[in-house]
Amino acid sequence: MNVQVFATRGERTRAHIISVAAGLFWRRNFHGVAVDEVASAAEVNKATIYRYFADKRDLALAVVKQHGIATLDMIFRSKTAEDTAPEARLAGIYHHIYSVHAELCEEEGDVHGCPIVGLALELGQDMPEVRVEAARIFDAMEAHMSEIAFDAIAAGRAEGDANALGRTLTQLLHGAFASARVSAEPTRILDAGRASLSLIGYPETEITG
Amino acid sequence: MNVQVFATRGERTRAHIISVAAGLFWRRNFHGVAVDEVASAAEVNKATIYRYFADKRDLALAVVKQHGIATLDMIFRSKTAEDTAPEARLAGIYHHIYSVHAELCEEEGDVHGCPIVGLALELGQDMPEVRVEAARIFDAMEAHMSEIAFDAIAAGRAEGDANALGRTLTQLLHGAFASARVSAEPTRILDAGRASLSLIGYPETEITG
Amino acid sequence: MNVQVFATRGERTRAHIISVAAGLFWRRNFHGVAVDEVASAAEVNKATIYRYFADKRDLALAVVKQHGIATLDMIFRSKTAEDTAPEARLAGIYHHIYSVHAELCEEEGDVHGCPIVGLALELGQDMPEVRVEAARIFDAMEAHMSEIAFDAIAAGRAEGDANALGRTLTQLLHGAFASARVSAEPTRILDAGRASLSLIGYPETEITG
Amino acid sequence: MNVQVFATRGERTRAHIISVAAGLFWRRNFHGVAVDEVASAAEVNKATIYRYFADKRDLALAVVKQHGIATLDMIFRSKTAEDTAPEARLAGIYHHIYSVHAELCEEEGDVHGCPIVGLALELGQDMPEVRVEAARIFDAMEAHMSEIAFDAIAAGRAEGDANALGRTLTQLLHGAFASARVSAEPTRILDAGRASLSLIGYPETEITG
DNA sequence: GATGAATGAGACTTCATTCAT
DNA sequence: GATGAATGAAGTCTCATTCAT
Repeated sequence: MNVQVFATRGERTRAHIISVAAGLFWRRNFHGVAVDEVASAAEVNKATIYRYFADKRDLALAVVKQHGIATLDMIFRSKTAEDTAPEARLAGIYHHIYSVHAELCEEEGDVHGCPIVGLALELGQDMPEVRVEAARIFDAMEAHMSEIAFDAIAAGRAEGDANALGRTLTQLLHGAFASARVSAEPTRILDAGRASLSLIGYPETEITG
Repeated sequence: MNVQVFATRGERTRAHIISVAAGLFWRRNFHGVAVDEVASAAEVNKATIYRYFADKRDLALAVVKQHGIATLDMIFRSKTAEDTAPEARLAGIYHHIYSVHAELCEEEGDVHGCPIVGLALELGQDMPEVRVEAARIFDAMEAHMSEIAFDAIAAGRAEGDANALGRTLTQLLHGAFASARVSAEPTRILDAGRASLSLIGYPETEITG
Repeated sequence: MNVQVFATRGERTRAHIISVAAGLFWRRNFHGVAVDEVASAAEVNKATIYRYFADKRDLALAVVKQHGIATLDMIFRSKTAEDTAPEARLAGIYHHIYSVHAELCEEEGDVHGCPIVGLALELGQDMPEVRVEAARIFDAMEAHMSEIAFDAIAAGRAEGDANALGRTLTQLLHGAFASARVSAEPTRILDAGRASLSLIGYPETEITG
Repeated sequence: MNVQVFATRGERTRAHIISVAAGLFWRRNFHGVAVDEVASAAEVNKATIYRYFADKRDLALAVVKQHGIATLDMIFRSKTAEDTAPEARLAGIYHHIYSVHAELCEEEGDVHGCPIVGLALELGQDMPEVRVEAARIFDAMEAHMSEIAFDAIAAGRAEGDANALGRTLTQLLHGAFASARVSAEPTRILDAGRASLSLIGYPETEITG
């Protein structure tokens, strides 16, 4: 399903570079990472990067494209398949996000927020493509959230428009990213998670692994 | 009240540079703006900027400090004095934010989001001071939002913890900024505004000037 | 004799600036000292410096002129009047120079060498005037040294041409400055002093206060 | 023997830059030469310089390191192998130094002195490494001079401590550099050479090619 | 006349990017 | 095809110096 098998060595190299760049851009922003660093972190020659990507910006776009979808899958698919209950899915999402951020915050002392939106905020003004790609991912998240909202409404826990509620849930999640990043407190993510659970009518559900 | 009169010429120059830089950083990001551009936009010599600020980054910090407070005041004080009703205050905030963004979006085709958080996200990793300053402003917003929440609870429209609700309202606002910026649709701000009004128990209130 | 009494306040200010600049240039080189620093060290406004000196370089020239002579006097006149014996005069010179350098080296960890020659080496290429002025001082030193050499020859301790010997003594002194500065060991000055005393036929004379 | 063959292109470029920079720094001082000038004189891009050297100062350090040794070799090794007589070696050294300075003085009207000490005096305060490196070279010169002194003593021409005499000879040489530079008269070097020959007991030896 | 404020020119340095081997 | 070397275009910053008050 979400597994890509790369036939050629070139494709593997390309994916590897994207993956390394994604990590670096996430941690230290697009402008904070030099192409040299990407090259040495990926253990390829700098010219190799330019063989696969026209630009540093083109690399960023590739990051947004490939890792955006991958991240989404990781977050949303993790619990979806098994748990059908909407509150469990929502709690799972927040649990996952919180875990990742809390761990990284312990290691590096910083909260990094949503990698895709981060890049989009930094590059969106110059690169409409990045912004559009990020918007696409944003919309996918909203769709997932709307499903959760729909199920919660169906379960009689919430009322109103599932799509509107889905959008609110999504915005709240992104607000949580911003809030956690600015305050350097990953627990802000949990706050948003709890508020989200309340919003879909499950105030009592806890966010735990 | 919120008016500062600068005695010396230096103070005026300094404030002017900050103001110009704030606008540029907001529109085109910290890294997208060269110090030369700030200088020529402010109609001062580049060296004058370095007379008042140690660094380009120090200038950004000054922007966050001075304009953070100023922006807060503009947004939150605007309706506070006259309207005591919480829903009016909240609607006023969103109306104001939406107006600014919609207008700028028409002019420039882009949504810029929260200027302070934008800078904090871009510089926070390197400059803890910027992050801390932004967090302070974030907290101030939360305090305002919590007051609104408190009044709504007191009015019997909402229930629960005013502080938690205030945090949620704040996060939702910042999620709205991110959402609007990524999608380039200022109306996302209105969506968050409507959701916020619902959260404090005034779903029927409209956001209008 | 060597005392200048300044009638006007302007002359005092000018002399004060020169004096402060001399100390700074000596310690940290011409290019290592900004005009701002001279101003604040002299406790005058920077524009005041430009009232008295056309240039930073003009200031350096003034330093060479005024302090060159003053330093010479300090070094050579100190023991001349009283002690007529040439070895005592030579020992006195070296004692004085060594004391100053040893003390400053203890305080600041660096040996500064001859202030005049230092400026001349740094500026001579661009500013013939500085070089010429320094050469004049150099010659004055040589004249003093030649007198010492002459007396030593007259006393039957040395032989040969007094002027040639005077030149050698002078060069040795300046070699001592270079040597001490590069090695950061003020005692190199004493080495040169002992060699000089040997050269004029007084190897047994010690350099003490 | 003293020839270095550089395997890689990078090593050649690096050595070339150092060589060009050495000449420029010697002629016009560290602060008198812009990195742009080094780049254009070396016919490389400025960024290439920064590929090999962290700093302009780091370049100066490299100059001191590489050219210090090279210069020493040129000066001291030139006559050592063939002529065993100490006075011939000393005369050879002075002849060589004088020739270089006299020629350059004719061409450019200035005497440049010792390139290593020049840099050390200009940078020593800020860069202990440069000073230390220069001191090392100074010591190497002293060692050579001490050998000459030792041989002269062994030949019965001079007496006393060979090391002390070596130090005096070295200081005299550096005094000659200073003297020649300040007076812009290369013949001052010859004066020191003659005095040095006297000091080791060969007053009749002439300094000629 | 003295001072804080402002300037212009140029310094150093760092990128992203391309060229030869 | 991959790699070390080289480049050009900015970018940030620091001077010495001059202008208004």
